[in-house]
Amino acid sequence: MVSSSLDYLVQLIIGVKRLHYGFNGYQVPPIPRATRSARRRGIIRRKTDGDGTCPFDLLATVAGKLLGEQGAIVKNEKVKEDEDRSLKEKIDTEGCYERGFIISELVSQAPVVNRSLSELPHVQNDTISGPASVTMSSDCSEKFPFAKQFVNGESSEEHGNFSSKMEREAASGCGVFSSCTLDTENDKQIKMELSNNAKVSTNKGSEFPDVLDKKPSTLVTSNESVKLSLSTDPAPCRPLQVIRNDVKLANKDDDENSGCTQPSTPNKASGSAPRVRDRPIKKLLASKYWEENLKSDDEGHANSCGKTMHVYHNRNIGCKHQRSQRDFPFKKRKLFKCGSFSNSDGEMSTDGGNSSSPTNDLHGNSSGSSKASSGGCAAPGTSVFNVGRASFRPDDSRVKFRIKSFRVPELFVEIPENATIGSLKRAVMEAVTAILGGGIRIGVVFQGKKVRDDNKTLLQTGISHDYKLDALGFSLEPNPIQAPQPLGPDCRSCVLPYDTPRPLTRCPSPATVVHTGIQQGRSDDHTGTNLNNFLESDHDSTPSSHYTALEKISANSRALVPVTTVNAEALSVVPLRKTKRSESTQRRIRRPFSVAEVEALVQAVEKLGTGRWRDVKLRAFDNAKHRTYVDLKDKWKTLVHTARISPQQRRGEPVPQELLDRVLTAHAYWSQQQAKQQMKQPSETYLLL
DNA sequence: GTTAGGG
DNA sequence: CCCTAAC
Repeated sequence: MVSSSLDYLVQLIIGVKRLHYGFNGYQVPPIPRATRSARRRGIIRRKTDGDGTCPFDLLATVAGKLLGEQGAIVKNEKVKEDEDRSLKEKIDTEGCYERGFIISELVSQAPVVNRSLSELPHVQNDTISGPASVTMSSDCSEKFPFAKQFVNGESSEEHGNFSSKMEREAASGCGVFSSCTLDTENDKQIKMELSNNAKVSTNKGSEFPDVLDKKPSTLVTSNESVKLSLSTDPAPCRPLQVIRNDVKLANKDDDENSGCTQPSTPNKASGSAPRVRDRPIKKLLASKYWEENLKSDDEGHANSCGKTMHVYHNRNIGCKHQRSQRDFPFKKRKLFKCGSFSNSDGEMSTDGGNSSSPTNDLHGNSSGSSKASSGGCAAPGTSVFNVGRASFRPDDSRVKFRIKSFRVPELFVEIPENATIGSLKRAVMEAVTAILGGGIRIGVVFQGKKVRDDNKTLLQTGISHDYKLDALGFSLEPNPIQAPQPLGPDCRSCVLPYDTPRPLTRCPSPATVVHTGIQQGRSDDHTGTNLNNFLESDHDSTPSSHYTALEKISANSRALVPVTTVNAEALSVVPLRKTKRSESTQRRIRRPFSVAEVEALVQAVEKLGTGRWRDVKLRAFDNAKHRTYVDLKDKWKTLVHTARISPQQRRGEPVPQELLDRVLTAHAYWSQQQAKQQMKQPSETYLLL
């Protein structure tokens, strides 16, 4: 197939024959629909999409790392093999056992590995481990070995070395908070622990084993549904718990924990409803359930509340969950456009999923609560940054600090007992990515007050080089617009029913695709120079390809994929975002047509004419799964427009004038043909009548 | 499922 | 690219 495609490509590029319009070989295009012009145009739907801005682009940092260049896979440390074996076979669901999840780094060939930190807003060096922890590495060249081993669940010596290395590096540098820019050395590590609240921490020298031992996640059953709470705290069974305060929450957890019963919340999804056996995997993301939510909304309006941020002076005082301390290297990007999601449907509200707006900052004392919470960590839904004191020179006007950890909202996963480990991993991955990719933004809390003015300088805010570290904090907040939401009832059923594969593209699920590794040999070349780009684009890194890949996986739940085979790039483009519009699919990413594609399109249209887009698609883009005939039609439309405007007005990758000329020529020709047909059509119609 | 157009 | 009327 490839060869044939290539042959065709060669034909396209090399042996392109100029068509002579008027040649009788042309096919007569279909007669245009006469009624089209008269058709009623419906009310223009106003897109509710709104872009949120993340001051520090943490989302990109984390999610990008999680799902980006390296790719990630959820691994259950305790159950490495037989991924597809039923959970029941592997896990005793009768009690709470220690188990963890590792989002381990995948070996990647991604070309981006060599990017410098400045180029990548992502966290560099992410090595992570332990249960419910995330390990990622951006500096693949060096960390790969380590990551690889880790993936295999081996605590190798390299780890120790690595830790040492990290220590050194961490010591040498720390996050620099300057001019609203967070920057750190490349060699920093971010650690994410899906603990109580799925904590993400950046530490150096984390101890994997430690993490494993101290933070057992729990797995309980309910009507044959296995509810897995990625929690290290003993309160795993409180998926959609209302959060009040970190400290209180911690205490409360213990009380409510007993029995591992589900919390009764207004959130239907939270699960007060009886679980149906064999129901597809359900996962709930309890990220922002605050009291307010509890009271109100069934309507699903966004809750406004900020996440607490905790500042730690001393790494040792940190949350008990905190395992290691690594600098959290991330750089602020200008603005982070968190995708847009309509936040309106009541669907989400049904689940109690509501986005929290930063306006409501529940806690004023970040430092106080932070320490208090150290015993139990933040309450579910609370995102916390633990800021560690970083060394700095008094004469340095730079503000330096180290974020030791932050948490992401609690994850709740419900999965049938007979689900496979593989599906469990996917579910967890999905949950994680939904949160991380769903629209987290960073809030800045200083001296107990939320700093909302992004334009303020640090100095103006009072954050100087000698500021009290306790006073500075960050919060992970669900994006008001696109905050990750618990899956709605409808969504739940859409969550990767592995047993019954279905096109994910139609699944309004959180757009979080669990990548378990797919053999994808090619990286997409968006420059358009890669001819294979569109000839084999079904292998490229696009959401569609992900879906496709996932479908394949779904179809074969037994597929055991080596983590090392995953095409890291395949994960890079997925905008894992959980939308409010749980019913609508996510907008596809923009994929500019390459010149080669344009060439193919032009040739096809020259041959087939306009109005036969399906044929055009089959003829020239049959292998480009991501190009629908509608896309081709649209492209042609824009091509015609482009060809008509002055070159100065054109944007994007320049299309050779020669091609544009052909576009105009072909368009003119086929338009004429259409006109002719229209002339004849009426009479024929009448004749028929 | 396609096509055509407006958004 | 999305959405959707009209086929």
